[in-house]
Amino acid sequence: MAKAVSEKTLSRRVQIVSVATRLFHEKGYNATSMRHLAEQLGMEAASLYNHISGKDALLEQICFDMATHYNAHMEEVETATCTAIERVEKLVRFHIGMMLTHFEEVYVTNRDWKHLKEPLLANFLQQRKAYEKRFSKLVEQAVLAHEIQAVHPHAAVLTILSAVRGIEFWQRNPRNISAEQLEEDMVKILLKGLRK
Amino acid sequence: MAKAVSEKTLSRRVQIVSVATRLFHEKGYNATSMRHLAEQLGMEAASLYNHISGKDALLEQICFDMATHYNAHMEEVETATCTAIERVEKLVRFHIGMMLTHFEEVYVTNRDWKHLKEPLLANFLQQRKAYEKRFSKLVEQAVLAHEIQAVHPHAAVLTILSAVRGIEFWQRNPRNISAEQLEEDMVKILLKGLRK
DNA sequence: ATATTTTACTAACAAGCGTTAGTTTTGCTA
DNA sequence: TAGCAAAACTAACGCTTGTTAGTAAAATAT
Repeated sequence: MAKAVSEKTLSRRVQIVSVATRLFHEKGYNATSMRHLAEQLGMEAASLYNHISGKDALLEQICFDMATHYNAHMEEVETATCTAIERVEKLVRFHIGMMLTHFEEVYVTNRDWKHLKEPLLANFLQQRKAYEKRFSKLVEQAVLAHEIQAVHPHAAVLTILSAVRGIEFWQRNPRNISAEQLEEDMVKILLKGLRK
Repeated sequence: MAKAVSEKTLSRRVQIVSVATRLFHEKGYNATSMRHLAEQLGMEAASLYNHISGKDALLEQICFDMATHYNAHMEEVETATCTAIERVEKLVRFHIGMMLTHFEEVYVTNRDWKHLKEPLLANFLQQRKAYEKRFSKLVEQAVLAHEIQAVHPHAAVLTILSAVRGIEFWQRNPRNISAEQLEEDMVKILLKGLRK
């Protein structure tokens, strides 16, 4: 049965991408070798090429999976029936949630997208830019609705997106604060900072 | 005259570190080769070793220069005579200023410190941790003085430090907003977010 | 059970890496 | 101008990199 084979191939591929994500996070894309990756999977480096086309494909998979995930959620938020500032809060909480539940993928994407090869690099950057634009639009609507103070929408988006990235510091020693409190404090600071 | 010679050597060394900083920022530490670095300086790779002990030393110089710079400023803020929240604002503005005026060094340090070799890596992490602790202490004092709302100090520091890192996105296309407005908006959001 | 496809293996490649040794050129000092 | 130290060069080293070719083992389908 062709489907069963493809399923198994897929699951092996997924497994490889998963371990690669962990290693990329630990050492970075360039410092992770195919031999080390293979070792972690209990196989030889050459065997990897039965499942993936090359090292590039691993990074590509990680980065574009993230991009797709982000875009899908943006779609959802844009069509939700709620106030503008609630939309912004939804996005803030989504990004915090992603940092907590998909930490390694997010981290790798944030740091190693630079190593994507053209034309994928251009594609990725364009998607990122478009995403930030849609985010800015929502902030702008909240400003126009007088729900938040008059800040430049793009500045607000930069502040939010990067503040959330800070969870990576927290991930390093998570004993000080619980994930829940961190999320609440962060939302408190960012949302109160924006509100009128 | 021995001193003139040493001065010239030093300036050449500084020049090498400067170009290395740019390349590390563009491509990352591991993806930057000594041959490429040498090429950018109009020399052969082997000649670099008349001025530096190795590739490690370049990253070391960048990261620990930054650490020293940060610690010195922290000292200054701690001994300043002003309210607790003003101290926090000073720190926020300092970090924003560093991102604007020493962008590449800050960027490289933030991203590539992981590639420091032991025992320098441990040293660096310890310094970073200590810095965050001092920062947290100042936030805590502002909380105790009822100058800002009751957030966990460490959460606030994470939010601030990483929000400021977001300027790296802005650096990519700085045409949308001016540096001054970005700084003001960011301070506005973060400080208002903290205040009671 | 046999045939076929999938997945692992060994071996090797060309290229690039950081670095060293030894030598020549450069530029300053006496 | 001779001597000397600094800084450049060429050549090469041992090692690692991503990847390919060819082959054996394992799993699946007929």
